Formats: sequence, C-alpha cells, structure tokens
Amino acid sequence: MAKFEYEYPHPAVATDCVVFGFDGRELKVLLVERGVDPYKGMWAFPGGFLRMDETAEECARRELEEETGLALAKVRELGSFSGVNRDPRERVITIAFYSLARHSAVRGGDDVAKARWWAVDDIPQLAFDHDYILRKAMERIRRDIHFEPVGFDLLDEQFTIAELQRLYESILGVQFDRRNFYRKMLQTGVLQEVEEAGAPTYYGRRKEMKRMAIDNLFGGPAESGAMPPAQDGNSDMAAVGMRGEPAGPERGHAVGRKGKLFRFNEERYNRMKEDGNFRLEF
Amino acid sequence: MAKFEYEYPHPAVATDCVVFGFDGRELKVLLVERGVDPYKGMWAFPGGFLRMDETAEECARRELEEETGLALAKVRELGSFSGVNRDPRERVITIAFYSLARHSAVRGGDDVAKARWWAVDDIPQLAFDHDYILRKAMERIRRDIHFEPVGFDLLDEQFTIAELQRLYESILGVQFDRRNFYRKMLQTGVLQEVEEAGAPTYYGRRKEMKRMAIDNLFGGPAESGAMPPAQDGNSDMAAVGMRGEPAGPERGHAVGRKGKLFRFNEERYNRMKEDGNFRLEF
DNA sequence: CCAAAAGTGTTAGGGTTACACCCATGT
DNA sequence: ACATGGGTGTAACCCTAACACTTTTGG
Repeated sequence: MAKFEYEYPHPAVATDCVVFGFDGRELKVLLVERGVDPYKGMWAFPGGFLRMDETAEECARRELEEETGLALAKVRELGSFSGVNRDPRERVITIAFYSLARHSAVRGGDDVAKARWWAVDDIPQLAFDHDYILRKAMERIRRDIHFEPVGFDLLDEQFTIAELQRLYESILGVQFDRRNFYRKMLQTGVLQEVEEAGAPTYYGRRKEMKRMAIDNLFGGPAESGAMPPAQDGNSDMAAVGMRGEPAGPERGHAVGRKGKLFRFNEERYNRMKEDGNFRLEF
Repeated sequence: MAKFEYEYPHPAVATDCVVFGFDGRELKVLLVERGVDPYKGMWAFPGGFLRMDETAEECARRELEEETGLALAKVRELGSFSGVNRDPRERVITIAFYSLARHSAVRGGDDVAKARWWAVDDIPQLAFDHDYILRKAMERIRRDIHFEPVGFDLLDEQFTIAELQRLYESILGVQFDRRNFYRKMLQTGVLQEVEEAGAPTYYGRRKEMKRMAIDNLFGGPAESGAMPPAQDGNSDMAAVGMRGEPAGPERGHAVGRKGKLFRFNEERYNRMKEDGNFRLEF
C-alpha cells in the first residue's frame, strides 16, 4: 500500500448528504447504518470519499445513490466541516450537502448494512460529528424555506394546500391560520391548480396515482434508484410510498371535503426569481 | 521529496478569503498579486493550503493575516469550489470564506508581492476560478445584508445613518428614500445613539478619531495586523484610513447639517436574534 | 442669508391578521 | 343530518412608500 505520495500532507476529503423527507406528519431524515469501523453499528449520513475525477457535488450524488438508491435532482451545499479530530482514521474534512426527497427506494450498499428514515425529533446516536451537521442542516432548511421553494420537493408532484401547510408547520415548528395560509400560498403565484379537461375528479385521479405508486415500489425491477431525474413529473409518484400507512385510506383522508390539487409551477417561479424577488413571509 | 503517502489519492485542500471593504463610495475587495506561478502576476484572493492541525476557518484567518496583515474577527463560510482542473499543479479544492473589514493595514507576505483594494466594479483578471468565487461572494453578501448586520462591520465603529445608507445602496445597487431609510434603521432597534456626557460635539470627536487613525496607520509599530480582535471598539478607528481622501475634509463632509453618530448594539442584536427574528426588509 | 444635508410628520395604500361564513364529503 | 375539513369574505391593524416641512451647518 501507500501508493500516493505528496510533498506536503493532504487531508482526506469526503462528502455527506443530509436528505430530508416528509411523510405527511413530520420531517424525516435519511440515515444509513455503518457496516464497518469506525463507528460500526451507528447511524450516519450517506457519504464517502471524493474521487479525483469528480466535484464535491458529484461525489455527494454518487455516494447517495450507491448507499441508498436515491438519485436526486438537486443537492445544495451546506458547508464544510473540518474539525481536526472528527475522524479517528486520519484527518478527514467533509463537505456536507442537503437535499429533499419525495420518496425512498433504498438498497444496501458497499459499507452500509441498511438505510432508513428517522423522524428528526427522534434521531439515534450518530457517527462522527454528524449530530452537529444535522443541527446545521435543520437551521439551513428552516431559513431556506422562507425564500426558496424547498417545500415542494418534499411533497408529491400534486398536493393540497393543507398538505403544504402541514409540511411548513413541521419544519418551522409553528402553527398557521389555515385560511390565511391558503391565500398567501396562492398569492405567491407559483402554484398551479390541477384541472385536466375530461379527467375524473381529482379524488379519483388520486386513487389512480396511489395504485401506480404501489406498483412501482413493490413490483418494480431491481434498478431502483437508477431512474432518470423526473422527466414528466409522473415518475415522482412513488413518493406516495413514503406516506404514513401504506394500506390506509387515500391520503389519510377519511372525512371532510377534498382539497383542490395543485402543482408547483417551476417556470413561473424562475421568472419571478429573475424579475424581482420571491418571498414567502411566514 | 514525496514524504507523505496515502493508500488512496488525496486532493490538496486550500482556503481563500474574499474580504470586502467600503470607502464611503463603493464596495471594494481585497486582492493580492501572485508572486509565484501558477498565475504569477495575476491577482487573487488571499489564501493558502490547509495545515493538518487547523480547521478551514483557522486556515483562512491565518493566511489572510500572513498575506495582508488583516486580523478579522468574523469570517463566514461561502462554500467549497472543487472543479477538477481549477489548479494546474494538482487537484486542489478550496473552501472559500468571506469577511468584512473596516480598514486595511496590509504588508507583504510569503508568496505575494502586494495587496490592495479594488472596486468590485473594476476587478483585474483573477487567477484560478476566483472570478467565479467573487460572483458567488457578491450574491452572498447581497442576500445576507437583509438578515444579518453585515453592513456594520464595514463601517467605522461610529457612523451616521447616511453613511449606512450609502453602504446599503452600493451593495444592493438600489436607491432608498433617505427619510424612510432613516426611520427603518432606527426601528430595527440595533442602533445606539452615541452621546457621552461632557464630551465635545460629535463633530469634534470625529476630528479626534481621524487623527488617531492617521497616527495608527503611518506611525504605528511593525506588529501591524497582529492586534487582538477589537477589545473595546476603539481599536477599530484605523478604519478611517481606508476612506477616500486621507487629506480631505472630515468624512468628506463639507456642507450641510452633521448627522448624529450611532453605533451597532451587538448585545441587543443577539437578543433580538434569539428571541424572535431580526429582519431588515429593503 | 443661502444651499445642502439631517431629522420629524403625515397620509394613502397594500399586506397581514383574526375572524365569520358557506361549501363539499363521508359516516 | 352531522361532523369534519376546504374555500371565500371582510374589517381592523400595521407597515411601507411617498412627500412636505423644520432644523442644523458651512460658506
């Protein structure tokens, strides 16, 4: 061994990815159980060492897919963590990213035994300095959600305003007036009501989506996370699989009036972002 | 050579520091001219390679002081830059920081011939990918100035609202109504009017400060940047040295009524930040 | 005294908040 | 029918934008 030589000492460089998810009730984070030392048996963020032919972001994406099967469109840089003794093996600095996922389709990987979602309020003991990284990631998503359409990446492609409100409330830890939230969200101009001509009621469509999602999750081939990044929006449907009870009533929606379905209008958001400034004051 | 060996390839890790300054008219950035290859003779941000016993932030601070003599209290992480070919020597990833300085007291350093301020609107050709890093830093300061008391670090310890307004206008590239800006800033509650009992008029005090500043800049001993991070606020007075004309009229203030002097109340800001939320909507 | 800049008032309008009220749906 | 949740209306309130006016300072 010892094949790579340098005139001056070099730290190792790794990336870690904090992936948030939402099951309709509370914010979750994706962790993998470490299968090797150090910290074997403890939980950690998916991540790994930087290769010499990839950028940090590419590394984060690659490791995430290798360890969890998730292929995410967007990852955002959270920051670097360079404590001198954060890894017992050697000096390792990590560049952390965070991302938002609609669904989970995880599979085993190289040096992890398994991956699963954990509620952010009930996190197990984490390896390395990952508890600190998680705190930073939480602070970051709480800040970003005010100015960027972060929330929409966590919901199905189609969603009701009430679902969106539950998401905001669980991320920010506050309660909003249902009616004011409704209007305010619509006034942002980035939501588009779903109403295809000749289609069945949106409730009916929702059932349809649900079936597709379950088919995808349990009947799909083994190429799991290798699917291309959302081409037409329908590939996101597997997201439903992450919801509360897989066998429960549609959307956990047993009683009351059904909410209109909306989708995030990305084009309009981009235009608004360029023109003036997009704000989501809450 | 080749004394350090690893089983897997390691990139080199460096830090760079984008230091902004303000001369009362326009936003400036501190650059050093490279004295060695690669990019010898071109301008770059102060920075250098990470040592094995320091964090990235410590490295950024150390390199900044070595190359420019500046010892800054706060540096904020801007992000990492990990393009595969951004350095012709070997694979180098850099962690960039940005900071805000009241004054300059630069001296020559190891591998730089000189350091000086450049107006952000008139930047020379930069080494490496530093033009890209600068764009990111500009975006960042424009965003941060809305929510964090970024601006105050760029002004003298005591300043008028008009000076503060000029700063905001040159960073954001917009114009504010003088009167509304005045009230809005005061309403934030983080400004404290300067009024020491028995002191001469603030105009008189200002002259006094000016003299101290010039003494500091040109008569000071050689320990330059090694001064401890602002103990009592008065050590910041050298900031005046960065203003437009060293021999001009006081604060370039030839006519009109003198503005009240304020200082940033950091304690109150920290309380407000913890309690609720601090906003600077502009 | 005059010009220029600082500080104070005032008003119209937009946005937010806190509700009341009606509509749709499943039991 | 009734309970539950979704969608719309409205009035008080706060904040902001725009601009008139007074005060201070140097020439």
